[in-house]
Amino acid sequence: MTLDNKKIERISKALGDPYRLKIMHAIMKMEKAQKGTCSMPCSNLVEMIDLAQSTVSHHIKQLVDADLLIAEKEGRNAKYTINKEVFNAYVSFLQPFAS
Amino acid sequence: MTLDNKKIERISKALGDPYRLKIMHAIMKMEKAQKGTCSMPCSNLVEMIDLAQSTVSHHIKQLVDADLLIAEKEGRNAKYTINKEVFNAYVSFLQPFAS
DNA sequence: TTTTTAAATCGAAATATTTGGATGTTTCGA
DNA sequence: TCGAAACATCCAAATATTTCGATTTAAAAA
Repeated sequence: MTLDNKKIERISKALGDPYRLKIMHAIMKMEKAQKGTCSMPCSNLVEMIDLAQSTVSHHIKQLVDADLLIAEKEGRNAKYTINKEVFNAYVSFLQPFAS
Repeated sequence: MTLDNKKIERISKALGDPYRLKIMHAIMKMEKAQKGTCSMPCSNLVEMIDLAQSTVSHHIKQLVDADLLIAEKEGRNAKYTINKEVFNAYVSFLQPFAS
């Protein structure tokens, strides 16, 4: 999987905010803890993050738009999982700069 | 080398702009072509990028502030080199999300 | 059915970033 | 020494992002 420039830009921008990094970390830790597929409802994140619900929703949207998170609906909850494939591709993009 | 959250944020933000990505790419290619230490004067970048000189300077400043580029003065030219160590640390930060 | 809950969307204000012109600083060359 | 060249810095305008309250949508619960 190769990411075009626009995608790289979006991903980088999405990771360039403290709240969005916090969200990603929370979901990642959750996934590591309970191995296998895992659900992270928005409400948990809102509780954790001390921003208005609409603001958290907006941040999540940017992470989803960047394909860093995969969103699914589960009843009236939202479920987010980390898109490892995209992270892998992003790391591959960065690799040439690191070596 | 470990990067704190603020640094991760800065780096991500610095990479979240098309012109700055272009600058990084140009310098990276330059370094790969002529192996060993290499110089990339600002004037080349200005020519390449079709933005005002002050704007290019501003973009470079952000890359330097994020420690993605190391700046040195060489006479009246500026010389920029990629900070591989920081890229490596950034990749290390991302790794847990990719696997 | 009506109410409640979870989350997305809208609209507007506050804040931050991007951009270029003008100017300043340093260095090289004439 | 003087002028030009290479960058950096300052300022203000244009643009984008962040934030929240209010509203909307959809699903579960009463």
